[in-house]
Amino acid sequence: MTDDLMSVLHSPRRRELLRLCWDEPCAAGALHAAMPDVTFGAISQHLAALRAAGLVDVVAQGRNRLYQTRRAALGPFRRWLEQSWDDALYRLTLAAELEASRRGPRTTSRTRSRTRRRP
Amino acid sequence: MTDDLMSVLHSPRRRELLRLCWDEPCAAGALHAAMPDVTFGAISQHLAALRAAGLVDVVAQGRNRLYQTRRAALGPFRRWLEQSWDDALYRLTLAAELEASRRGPRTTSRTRSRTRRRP
DNA sequence: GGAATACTTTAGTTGCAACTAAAGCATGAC
DNA sequence: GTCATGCTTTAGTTGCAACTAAAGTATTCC
Repeated sequence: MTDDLMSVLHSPRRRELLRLCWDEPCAAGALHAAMPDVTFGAISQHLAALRAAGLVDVVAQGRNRLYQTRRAALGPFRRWLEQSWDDALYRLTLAAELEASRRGPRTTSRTRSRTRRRP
Repeated sequence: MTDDLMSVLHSPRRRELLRLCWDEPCAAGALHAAMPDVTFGAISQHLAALRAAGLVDVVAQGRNRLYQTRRAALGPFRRWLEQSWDDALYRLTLAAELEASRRGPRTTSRTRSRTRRRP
């Protein structure tokens, strides 16, 4: 699960695509226009990978296909990070930030076994 | 920065290595013993990559070299996730968890430009 | 119907990352 | 000193992921 997500998110190109359609649906052509150093085909293939991983939603609209990032799908990825993490300190700082945000706008802050040794 | 981290963390093998020396320093040989399906050389190469990315600390101890995960180094990675995230809902659930933990143990188209179309 | 647009899919290439095997380099024991 | 151990580095191979080019599909407009 996380492995799949990782291998998809590994590509800077795909992360960029996710970023581009993060806030609003975006046509494949528009996404391509934003990264003109590759062919349309390449973009379409990346979008297919994101689709397969469930990281984007697609809706057809006329001749266009509108892509949008499914933020919720990044949850397992985030959870992986958190599970393998010493959360104590982080949670405390986050709690502090939450406190602050209630008052005003934030300004963020063995053994041995050598294998495969054949003659 | 995040790109580098991503390309290092992309490998399940390296994530496993990080996990293995998460809580205590661990000799390279011991790490290899935990994943005997690859050669010692391969492990050493992965450890070199983790070292280069600053994700592990190493100390020599006699003939051994002890590796330990630098959890703090995963910070930027985590921050990337958070920055590109709709945090509102997440923060609310986290706040709820914090509340609960105070009471008892948790159970927790625009333009078009097809390029590279040569004759 | 046909032409144009918007996108996807397929086939083929290329570069890189993970690996093996083997040599190299320290350190400790003798 | 020599030998063994523990690890790293180098050289070479192999498989895969990102890409291009081109063909294919679907929709709209005339």
